[in-house]
Amino acid sequence: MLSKKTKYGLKALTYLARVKGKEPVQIAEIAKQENISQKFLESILLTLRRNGFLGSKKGKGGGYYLIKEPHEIPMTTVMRVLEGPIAMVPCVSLNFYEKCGDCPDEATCSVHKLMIQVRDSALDVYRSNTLADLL
Amino acid sequence: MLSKKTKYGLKALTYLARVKGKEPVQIAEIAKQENISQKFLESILLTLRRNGFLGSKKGKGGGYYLIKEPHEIPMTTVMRVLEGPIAMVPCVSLNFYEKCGDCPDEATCSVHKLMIQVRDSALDVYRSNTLADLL
DNA sequence: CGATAATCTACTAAAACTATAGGATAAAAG
DNA sequence: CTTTTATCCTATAGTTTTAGTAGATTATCG
Repeated sequence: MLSKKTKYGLKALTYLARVKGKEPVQIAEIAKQENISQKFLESILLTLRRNGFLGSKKGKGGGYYLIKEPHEIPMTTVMRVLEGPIAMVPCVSLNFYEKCGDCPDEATCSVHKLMIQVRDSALDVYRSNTLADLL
Repeated sequence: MLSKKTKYGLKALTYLARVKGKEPVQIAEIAKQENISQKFLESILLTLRRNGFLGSKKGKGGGYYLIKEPHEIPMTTVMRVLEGPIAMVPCVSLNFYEKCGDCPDEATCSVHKLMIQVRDSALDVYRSNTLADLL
């Protein structure tokens, strides 16, 4: 399941990408237009800013804005920041690898075998989509 | 993330598939060999039986066994029973479709667009793998 | 200054997941 | 028929994750 955090984050990024120009957009506006709890969205935008996707401006006329062009934002990085590892098990994760507690041998593990394929197919999709492709 | 339930279920199915012949295998044996809590595994095997993957025999010499041949068990059905919908959002699910609460229009929803692709790529993988392919 | 709006920390309610406990039921062996 | 073996079933406890809230703080503009 995709978490609401990711879902809302993607919607917010899309919203900002659709707004032409780099004018800051207020949280309240995004929340209202996309039917998202404002406070929840607040924390999501904060993590997007901390991870280099958004810039913010405080005070009157402030808000959030995209730092890069939409076509420069690949879905792989967005998903990793919002949703975490793309792999469904840590033992097949490229960026968050961890050995399984059970499972003495990855080479012969049936789950491992299957999940490698699932990871690769998901990566294909995320790599071939940037934010611009979602508009 | 893949739930432990699914992971253990897959391991148990694989274990049973590797055992030649249709002799019942005891829960305790599978649990020990695969490092799974026996009681937890018990409930997983029960749902696999209820969904037509396994047969069981009680009493001495009893246990669980595969009802079908491994190559007749596609991963799509296994995953749907153990893990639930393959889609990451209900609004792109084939078997568990549900409209999103937010999101007035699926046709223009950026998340929808992306998740359709992810679903299709995952389906490709699960459809092209049967239990026999994991051995 | 005063109004506006983002920032940050901490907290909580609810749901899902993982696992365990304890006994009921059924089959086979002696 | 009794004992042993092993599945069947219900309930529940502990933990983690998710989703959302509260409230004080800080920066900016006019």
